[in-house]
Amino acid sequence: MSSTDTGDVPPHRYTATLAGQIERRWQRRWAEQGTFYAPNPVGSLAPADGTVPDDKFYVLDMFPYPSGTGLHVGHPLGYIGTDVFARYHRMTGRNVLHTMGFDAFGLPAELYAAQTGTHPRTTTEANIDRYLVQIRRLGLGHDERRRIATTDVDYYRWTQWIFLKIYRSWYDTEARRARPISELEAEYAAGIRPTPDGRTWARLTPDEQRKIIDSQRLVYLSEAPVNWCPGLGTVLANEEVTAEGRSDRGNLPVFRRNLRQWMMRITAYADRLLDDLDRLDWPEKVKTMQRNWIGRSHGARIRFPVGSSSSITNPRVGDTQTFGDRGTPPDIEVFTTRPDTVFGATYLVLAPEHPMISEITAPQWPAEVDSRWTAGAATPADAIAQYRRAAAQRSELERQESRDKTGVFTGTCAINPATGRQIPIFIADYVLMGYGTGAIMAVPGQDQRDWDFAEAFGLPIVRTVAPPEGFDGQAYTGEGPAINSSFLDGLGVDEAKKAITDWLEANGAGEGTVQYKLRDWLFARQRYWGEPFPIVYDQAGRPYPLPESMLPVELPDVADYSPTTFDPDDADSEPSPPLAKATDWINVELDLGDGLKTYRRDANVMPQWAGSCWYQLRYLDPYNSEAFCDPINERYWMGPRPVLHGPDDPGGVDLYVGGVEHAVLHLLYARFWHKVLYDLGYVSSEEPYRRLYNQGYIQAYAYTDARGVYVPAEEVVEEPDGRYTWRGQQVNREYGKMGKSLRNSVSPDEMSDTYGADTLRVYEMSMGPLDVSRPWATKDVVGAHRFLQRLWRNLVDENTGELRVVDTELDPNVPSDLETLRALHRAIGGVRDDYASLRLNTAIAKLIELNNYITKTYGSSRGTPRSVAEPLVLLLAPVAPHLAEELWSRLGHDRSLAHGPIPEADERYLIEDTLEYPIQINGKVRTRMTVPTSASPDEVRAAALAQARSATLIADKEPRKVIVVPGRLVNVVV
RNA sequence: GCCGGCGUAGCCCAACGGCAGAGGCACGGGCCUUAGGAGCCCGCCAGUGUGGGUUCGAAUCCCACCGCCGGCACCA
Repeated sequence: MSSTDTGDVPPHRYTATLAGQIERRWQRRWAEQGTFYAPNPVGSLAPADGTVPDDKFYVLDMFPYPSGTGLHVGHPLGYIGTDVFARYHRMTGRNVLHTMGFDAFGLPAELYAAQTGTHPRTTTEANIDRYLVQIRRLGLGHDERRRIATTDVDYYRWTQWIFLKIYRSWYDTEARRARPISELEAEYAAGIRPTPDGRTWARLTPDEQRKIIDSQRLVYLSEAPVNWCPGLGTVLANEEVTAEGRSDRGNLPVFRRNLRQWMMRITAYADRLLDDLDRLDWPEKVKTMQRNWIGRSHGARIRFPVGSSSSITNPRVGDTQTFGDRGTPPDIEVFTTRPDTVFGATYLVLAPEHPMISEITAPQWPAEVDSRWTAGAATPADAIAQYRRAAAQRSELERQESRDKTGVFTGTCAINPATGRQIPIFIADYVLMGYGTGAIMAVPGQDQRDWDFAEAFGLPIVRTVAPPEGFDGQAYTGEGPAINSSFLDGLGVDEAKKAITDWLEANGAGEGTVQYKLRDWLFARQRYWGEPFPIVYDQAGRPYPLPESMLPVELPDVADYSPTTFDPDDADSEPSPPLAKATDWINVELDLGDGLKTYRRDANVMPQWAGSCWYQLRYLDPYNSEAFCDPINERYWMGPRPVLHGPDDPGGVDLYVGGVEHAVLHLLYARFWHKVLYDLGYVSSEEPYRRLYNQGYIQAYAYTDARGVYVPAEEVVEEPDGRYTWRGQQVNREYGKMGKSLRNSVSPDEMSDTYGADTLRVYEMSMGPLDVSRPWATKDVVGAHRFLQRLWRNLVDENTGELRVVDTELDPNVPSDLETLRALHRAIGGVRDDYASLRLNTAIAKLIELNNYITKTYGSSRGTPRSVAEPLVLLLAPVAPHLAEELWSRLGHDRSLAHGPIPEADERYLIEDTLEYPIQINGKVRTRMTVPTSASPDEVRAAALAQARSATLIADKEPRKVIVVPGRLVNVVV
């Protein structure tokens, strides 16, 4: 019993209690009748006669993590939006697939397990149940048969299966697609593809063959530097590390460490992931974020031969401190996007971690070395060691706070291949090892960072692009003719780039290249609650993929769920995953084709992103035990539809709704997996998500007292002077997220208790456009409730419960009936348009408008005409489905309205007989007139002038100009 | 610092370059009521962040600035 029901209300009023009864009744009926079951073309979800409508629609919400804390009203915003959209399309007769499962692996359940000893599965399943209770109460039309969780053994079996497919593939750069590794082996064996050293395949030892193959797999073991987070006890992907160099979960320090880890070769797909963005109907913002993350830049690699050490101010060729005693001087390779400026490269800079530093460091400082270059050290080696130590101690944050350029001279020079001049080599932390080659040619004339460094270290600055007249800046990065650049002089930037690249290639000094910021995906985590790797190692530590017949590899029970975590600042600690402690599971006897042998299982688990890379495919065929998804079902729901979406249509789900926070991580990984599956022929779509829509967030005010402690937001009052107080004390208002800890959380359950789920749905959808964030206002919810209550009252007598509907037909020849028909058909057209283009807020406004018209016109009469009541109920159904079903049923229909009908607007009633034109004089509305709709522009013009004259707005002479906008207005210019 | 988005009534939001208002909240008045109300009816409120420009006409298009939000940030 809720507060709306206190007092003397009519027995059949639409109150929260009645809404609750109606909602429970219809939710039960939908479940019993399988109302939202969407048939598949084939398999266990196919109808008996095997026919499905060709017109299908696949609506998808981003995979939720079943949090233990319960939902607040912000969570279901997108779910309600997709449900309204899905219900609208279902009513138009489409086969609509809409369901929701759970991305249920992850840290919270594991941390809880570590604290309490409760198995993560127990926690996870309890959380899923709780989540389902909450979302089912909202009346979301999900196909319940298709619910899955990534933690289901039957699901992660297929996650492991896909992993193995990726593992057993390589990227053929010629064909620009992934191919099975067996084809690579066959090409080597047949001699079509030469081996690296030219020997025939058969002459190589098995280990040599294996090394060549393994180095080309899309999944590989790498010794490269990884992001090690001691506080979490695990390594992290680049995408999971913030710009400040901390973990995005927990904000703990992350260190670069060389560790042997599984990587996925997402970089092989960099070009396609980038180029195919153009084929997607996604928000530009998200596309831009992915483009930036992939970070493709065209440029050149240029090799600078290391020459003698020397003072740049006093070069002495043949100096004794050369490489003569240490063998051939190596080349330093740099990456640049501006090879055209190479004549202005006056020094080189290596990242402090660059592997060649020790090799090239000179034993002594050259004579007359600039004191700014040595950092006061006795030798270059000392200076470098000192600099590296300092650099390692500075946090990423500190490095970013001060952009002052620091660095030290290596004592060695290189030769600019373009000018032939010697230029000094520095190390400096403004050059990053992780990008390009970890070395740059510094061109202060055209790069501000290099300019700053050159000024700090007294290095020469040579402009090689002429700045425009009057340019008073420092480095000039714009367009202009080349200068001081020998044969490039006079060329524009693009021409010069091309010319110098040709020259570099001809002279063996470099070549044009493409560079990406995207790194391969670190795919292993040293955690418990994730998918185990279907990989074992032999005694020699060589990895073997398990055959598909040995899947799934199930997670073992362990005594202790947590990885060994460390002092968050202990950079030298080593990962120790929890599965390594499950010795019975880790050590296994298997026959992998050459007899029973002992192997060790891989103790890592997959990152949480793995499960969400392909869930949209499993929804399509959740019970299939032969394949992750039948290709026929995939083609039906997700295949390209060029007739509908154009010749470049990559396919994918028809609408994918979620927050913008997954712009890079999940959306990039899922696209990558999908493309691999496409290349290998398992799916017909080239992209998983054809259209993406970012919903906004529901935000909320939070209040803190003088101590900074949050106080319950619902108890805060606004004073007449604009201050906010809580129990008499002034509090400070802040605006942001809704959350339990901020004490401003409102749950969907309490809203359903107070008003009903339909009211909550209508309110959330009417607050504003779906993609805009907006503040929650509990006090506004009543408006949505009043609307439903009025609508109910227009159809049902509140005192008797009898239907208040009359069956007399509306007569277009009766003016009042005609007015009703016009109001109705205007609403039908407008509401349908709005639903179809996801303008749910204006759709609701138009429904309210129609309902207000009905209230005014029929509120005190015998009843509402059926021919108005029925379309109103049908149009309401997507947003307030329970109420609409109840009314539809009371109107005498025994079938659910979930599959239609949907009212059609009749053109006849969208045209008026007469139109009112505003008449503007010089752009300002001065008067109005009414003319027949059929009036020609000339007649409208004449009528307007007559009207303006009679109102003495204009004189008798002809105005300068008269603009007639048919159907809109007339503007008279005098 | 760079890039993007957004500024309309006290609040949330509408408005193909064409009458600034569809809808809701709040507020005021009235009705119903012993009373209260989240019931019913009626009403009030801005000229669109600021300054320019284009146009017969600008919330809408262009430029600059201000404010808020988001993304990126030594990526060579």
